[in-house]
Amino acid sequence: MKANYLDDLNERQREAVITLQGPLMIIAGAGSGKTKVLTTRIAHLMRNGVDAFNILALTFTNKAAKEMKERVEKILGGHEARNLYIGTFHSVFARLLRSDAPKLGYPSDFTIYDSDDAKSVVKTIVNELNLDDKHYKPNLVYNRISAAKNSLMSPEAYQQDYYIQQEDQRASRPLTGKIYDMYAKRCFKNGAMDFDDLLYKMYVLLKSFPDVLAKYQHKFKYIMIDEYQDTNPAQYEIVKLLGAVHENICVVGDDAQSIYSFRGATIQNILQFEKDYDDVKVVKLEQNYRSTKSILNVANEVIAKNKGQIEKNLWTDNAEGEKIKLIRTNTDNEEGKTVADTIAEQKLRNHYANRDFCILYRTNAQSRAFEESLRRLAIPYRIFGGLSFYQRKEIKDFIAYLRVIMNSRDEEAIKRIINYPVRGIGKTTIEKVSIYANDQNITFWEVLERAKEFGFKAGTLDALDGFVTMIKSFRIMLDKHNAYEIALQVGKSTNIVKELFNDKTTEGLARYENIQELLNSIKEFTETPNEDGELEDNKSLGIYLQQITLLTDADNTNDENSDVVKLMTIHAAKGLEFPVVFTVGMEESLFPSGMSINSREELEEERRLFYVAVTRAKSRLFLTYANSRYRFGQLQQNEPSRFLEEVPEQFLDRSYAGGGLRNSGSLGGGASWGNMFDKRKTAAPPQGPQPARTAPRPTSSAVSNHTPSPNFAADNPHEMEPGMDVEHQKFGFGKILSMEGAPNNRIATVMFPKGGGEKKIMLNYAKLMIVRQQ
DNA sequence: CAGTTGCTGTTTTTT
DNA sequence: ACAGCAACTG
Repeated sequence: MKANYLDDLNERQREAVITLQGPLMIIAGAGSGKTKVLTTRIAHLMRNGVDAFNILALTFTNKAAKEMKERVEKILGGHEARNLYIGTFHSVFARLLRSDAPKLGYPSDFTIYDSDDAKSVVKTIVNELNLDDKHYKPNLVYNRISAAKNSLMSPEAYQQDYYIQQEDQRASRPLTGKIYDMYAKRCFKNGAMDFDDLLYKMYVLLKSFPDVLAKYQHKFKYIMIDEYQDTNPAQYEIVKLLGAVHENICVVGDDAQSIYSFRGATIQNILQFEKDYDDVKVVKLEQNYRSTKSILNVANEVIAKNKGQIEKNLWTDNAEGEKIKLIRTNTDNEEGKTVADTIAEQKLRNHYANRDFCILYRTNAQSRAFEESLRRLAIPYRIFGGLSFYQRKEIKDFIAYLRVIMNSRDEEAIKRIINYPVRGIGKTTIEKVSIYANDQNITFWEVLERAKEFGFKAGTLDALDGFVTMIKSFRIMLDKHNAYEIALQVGKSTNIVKELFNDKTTEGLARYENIQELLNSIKEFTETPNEDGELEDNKSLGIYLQQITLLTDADNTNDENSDVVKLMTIHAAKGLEFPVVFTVGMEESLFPSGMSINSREELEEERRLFYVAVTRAKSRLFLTYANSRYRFGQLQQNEPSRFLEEVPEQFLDRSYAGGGLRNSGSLGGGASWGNMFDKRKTAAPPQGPQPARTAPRPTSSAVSNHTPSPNFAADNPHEMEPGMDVEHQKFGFGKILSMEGAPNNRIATVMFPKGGGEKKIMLNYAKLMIVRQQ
């Protein structure tokens, strides 16, 4: 261990680190060295004789957990650090629940449902209750259920709560409580917990089994919570229970950066912390090491507009820096172009690398314009967020097999794969199985196993039997084979891998590669010894499944060092920093979001979001907005964001590529804006006037619709051969590339240059006319 | 059954 | 615009 680790800290930081006993709240302003304090504090605890086994550190993201782990290891050496419990709330609780789940009636190999699985269960139930899913939108209903669990409200309590019932009544969804109840029972029956259950059931476990509670209270003598401002009531209560004996609870957070209330986080947890415990010590980290004075000034001015904050005064010794640059453009496309141009220019002028830039937006949909422009200038970029690897269909399908092997009660997983690849088990059959399962109160799987008793037709019965036999054959492997071996076998005997391999479309290729990547990652998992050095025992399929469900794309930090411009939502940027930040789309109804301008609380959260965006920047910050942009396919005119008006004039530089606060002239105020880029040579050929999206464009149907030749008449499928030029009524002219299928059901692969590329055409149905023989 | 067409609902998102 | 889906049809 480094001997002088305390010397690297400022006075406040040191005070936080050496306060080891009793409740401690660290208010850590943006860029004030929060992670450093947390990790050093852990090291200091151990230095002072605390056993690593007795320390629990909880974070929100895997990424934060990983970073913390690595940094502690750096101070202590990996040897001592490996017994620490550092992880996300969800992963730590999943791990604890694994051993005690049977106490609650769950298998210890319970499945973890991600939100897609959970919504799908909700949907099933809404259908079973014959409710209209226009009213009972699975998404909304699931959010209600999720919120209930995050406030530790049982289905019974939910249905009895007058206020809640009123709300559901008003939303004309009075049966939400009923759905919650059925949902909970269904998950239980399926042997599955959703993300919220990992918290909720943990709480129930601690509450119902005093011996379990005592065990963990004794074990976790020191507890640390990161991002405390984003905790929800469930997390709050669990922490309170776990820490009740020793009260060595250290929470770290910044109320100014609380941006997850839409997911049940309550800022009250941090605002109230002092009242929750006696003798709370509060340490404020107010020195910012990240940003220039200019940037910090803006951040402070903006956040000061919020009410009810913990008082603090963030300051820095850093240089004054440049003013914040405000850029107005006419359209969203032009915004993209201007930002890309500015990046190119800044790279030249200030010798930045690509990785020094980050483009932050409020919504994922905004990324498009920036992608296009960056690509045009050949600037490499990467978008963070969006669909995670594990949410891709082919990945979920494959994993569904593994889930079923592990837990046959997992109905959601069975339904995903029972007819994938196609094995002749259609919608009707699945519905019947569901009904039988509900009627007899047995699991979906049991109905499949005992299909004979339910009088399916012979063909269907064969198909069901085949499926059951196959799954069982995989299950036998569990004893002697690790996750990778089983996964390989699944890929082989289901033909999934082969099928995707033979699919030569672009999507097919991507899917094939994704499956390969999945298999590789499983292999990697089985080959990496875990922290305790165990290899065999811990490399089971069960462990693997629990891990990956809690993993997300945001955790893929492997190419963190690659030299690319980063694009992400402001939410995703929390905790990160970049030399140059563009906060784009600074417009009313976009940012602040139109959904969040109806209450003070919501607006304040948007403002905190803006604060987070501003404080990501180290040396240069650009704010951009467009007079008009396409949203939902509609051209929309937006006023500049009210947040721009909250930035005092003296901190702004409007000269940069134009910029004026108001939409003065309708078309950008003449020659003053955007011109500096037009005069410069860019890597791309000059675009000329931006191809206005307002200009009449050919409608999409006109592009893809081909007008058939007057003499069009379908030719006999049997006469078609590869190499022929053909005409299709809709796709236009094309060339037959190959031919497959049974003689009486021939399928041609045809390349239509103007009709969307390669298509598979079933000749019995779609009609082709031969234009020219080979 | 599978491919096509038409309709809907579109913040933020970790786990 | 666009994706994800339910209903339709060859």
